[in-house]
Amino acid sequence: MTSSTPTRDRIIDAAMRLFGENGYRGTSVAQIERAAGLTPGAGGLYHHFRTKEAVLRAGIERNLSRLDALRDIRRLLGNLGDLRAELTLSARYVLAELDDEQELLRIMASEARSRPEIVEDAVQQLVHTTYTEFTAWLRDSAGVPQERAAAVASVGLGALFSSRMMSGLLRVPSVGVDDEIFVATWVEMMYRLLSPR
Amino acid sequence: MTSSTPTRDRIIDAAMRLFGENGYRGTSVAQIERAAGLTPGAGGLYHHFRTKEAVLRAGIERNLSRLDALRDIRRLLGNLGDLRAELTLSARYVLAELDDEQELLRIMASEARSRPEIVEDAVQQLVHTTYTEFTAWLRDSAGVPQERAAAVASVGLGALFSSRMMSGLLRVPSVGVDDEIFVATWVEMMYRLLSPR
Amino acid sequence: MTSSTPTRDRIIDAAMRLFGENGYRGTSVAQIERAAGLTPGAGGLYHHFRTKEAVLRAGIERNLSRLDALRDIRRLLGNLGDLRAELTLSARYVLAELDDEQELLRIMASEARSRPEIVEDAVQQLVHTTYTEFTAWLRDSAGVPQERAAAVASVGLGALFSSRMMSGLLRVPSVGVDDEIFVATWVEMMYRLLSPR
Amino acid sequence: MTSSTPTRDRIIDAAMRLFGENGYRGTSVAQIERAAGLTPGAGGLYHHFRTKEAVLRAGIERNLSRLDALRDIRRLLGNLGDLRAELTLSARYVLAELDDEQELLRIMASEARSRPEIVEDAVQQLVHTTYTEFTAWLRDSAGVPQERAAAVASVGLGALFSSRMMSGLLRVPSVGVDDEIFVATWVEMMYRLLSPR
DNA sequence: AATGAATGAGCTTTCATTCAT
DNA sequence: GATGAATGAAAGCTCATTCAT
Repeated sequence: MTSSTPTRDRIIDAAMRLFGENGYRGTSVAQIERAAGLTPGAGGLYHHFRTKEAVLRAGIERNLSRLDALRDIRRLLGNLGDLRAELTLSARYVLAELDDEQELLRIMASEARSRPEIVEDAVQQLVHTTYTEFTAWLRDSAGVPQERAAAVASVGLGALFSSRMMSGLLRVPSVGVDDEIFVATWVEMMYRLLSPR
Repeated sequence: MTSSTPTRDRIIDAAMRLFGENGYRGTSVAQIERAAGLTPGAGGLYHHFRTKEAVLRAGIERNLSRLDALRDIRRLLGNLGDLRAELTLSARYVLAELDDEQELLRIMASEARSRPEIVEDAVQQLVHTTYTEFTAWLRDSAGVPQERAAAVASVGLGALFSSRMMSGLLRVPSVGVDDEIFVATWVEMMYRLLSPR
Repeated sequence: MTSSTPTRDRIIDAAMRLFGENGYRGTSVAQIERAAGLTPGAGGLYHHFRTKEAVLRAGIERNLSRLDALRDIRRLLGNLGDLRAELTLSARYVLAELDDEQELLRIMASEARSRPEIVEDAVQQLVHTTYTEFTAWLRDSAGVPQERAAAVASVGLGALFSSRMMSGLLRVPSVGVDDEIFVATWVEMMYRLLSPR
Repeated sequence: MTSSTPTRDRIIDAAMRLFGENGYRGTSVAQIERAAGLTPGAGGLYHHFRTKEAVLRAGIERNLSRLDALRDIRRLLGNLGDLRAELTLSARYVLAELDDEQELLRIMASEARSRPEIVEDAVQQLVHTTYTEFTAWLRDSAGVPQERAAAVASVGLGALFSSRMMSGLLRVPSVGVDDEIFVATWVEMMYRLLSPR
């Protein structure tokens, strides 16, 4: 239950936006302070966080809780009985989740090598959880045997992740394919892969 | 035609390795000099490059030429007449290419936002070229209609890219699926998607 | 007549202890507040003192008054008629006084150069008074001619001061000589020096 | 064999003077740089020392080597055969040594509590060595039994140290006694203390 | 009387870059 | 071509002090 004051929140907001835009190292404490409405360079940030890194940690945590909340809601939505419809929903869910967390994704990618401890947990929750859940769904709802489910999840989710990583990390503006068509193609692909024969 | 001396090359080697490990900002000119066998902090690097950024530019360029050369060789390998075999080869090519360019991929991901001008070209060559070629192959060799080919390429290559971005950018140790099985699943998926009905 | 409230006193106590331990500059207002039971960094100290330096001044003053009171009591103790006994008593008095004021001594030593105005008075009272009194005693009770008394006091008290300055200022653990023996030697030395021939 | 360049030496000179005047904490790196002829705040100091503390360490070491050299010379001066003359010489030696090392003495006193590791060695050499040598001299040349020698050294050297600590540390301008007379009194005192009866 | 929050000024340290040798 | 030395600028962080509540 991390304490939450208006200024503290504004600092996290500003910091995460700037970290996403310019990277952690590329963002100075003074910049964060300015963006949070404090006097830049006066160290006002340090009344709310012990170090700059603590801001990053708090920001990642906050994003992850938001993600958790999101997932809880999604879990409520039950089965539709129709494989195509459920694949379409899954694809949209995952893409929406990634769109929400572009900022986090970018920060994770640029800081993964310099601050592994911090990022590890975030990756675990953002990536692994999605894989695990999708694998379980493949097994339980689509009747894919466990050993195959992992491989199918890896290929299937990989395609979805990739689409957002391209634009989010590498700034490749989508890859020229419309989202609707992309999802439709993905669903078709998964559907055929999961169908017998 | 940038001149190439042993020291200059050693500087690029050292710089690209360090940029990949610690990021551009996380690597000091002194570190590069030390790793290149020069006296750290003495500014020897500046006899070969005007700025630190010029080293990055030169490094990216060198990696891209290497990539070009690679692609030329690959183009020589003709058709096999068997769709499954050709899909398998394609997958392995793309993965190998990405494995070769992990360093570049990492640098591009962490610098894409702060240095878009430099990275743009690299992305174009590393990503777009692959997409374009694969789309053309889908159209010409697998008989996929142009409008569909782009979407299929996006999904198909996405899955491959994702597998390497996970480990390369996010440090997710593969996602637990063996490479052989991953490729086999991908081939199966593409094969079914490309087969009529 | 500086007003005295419980909090004010707690601040002085805490401050003098911390000043003695870490030096004036090495002690932050926040540390003093924390040690005094106030919220660190909230500036509660400033309801009792105008500046950090005012705390130091008040602390030194308070220690000096305590010293004055001590001396008044000591003055009541009259002559013993025996030179050796009186020398022994004198030595013990001076050493006890210095032991009481180790904190003050340390602060004075570390701040003497940066804050001469404040320290001057304290030194005057702690050192000069002792010298003056001892010189007077030498003259009046031990029959030493005035001009010689000053030199004898300087040598004699110097030895005593030194013993406490070593441990108090330089952290030399005594200099390996037991206090009892040290006093006995000092008394013997003074006795012989004061005896005719 | 610590490397020695003109700038490096100037930095140590400037730093030790400033440390002595304003204390370690009271001296900023920029001040040292300015006093050493470098641009203040440009960090030129860091081309010669890794940290500010390293400057202090180097400075203390340099002073101690100077002291060592001094002591070696003194050791050459043999016996005079006359106790009074030798006592006078000893007193003057010790006082001269302390006068030379006022700076070191001040730094040691103000930093003893905050950087004990660094100061310990210096104290050992400046204080203990003097005590040990004087004790040995008392035993060997003045014929004082070992157990008594330590106590006599403690009292005798204490008086000398005190005289310089007063002016050096507490800024008490001598204590009003002329140096000649002080030494004469000290010699008389030691002479009587060492004479039989 | 006490606190949460803020600020101006300062600190030590890092670093890309320049230049005389 | 390489080096030792220097520098301007900026970084992260600390701190004495103020003030509205």
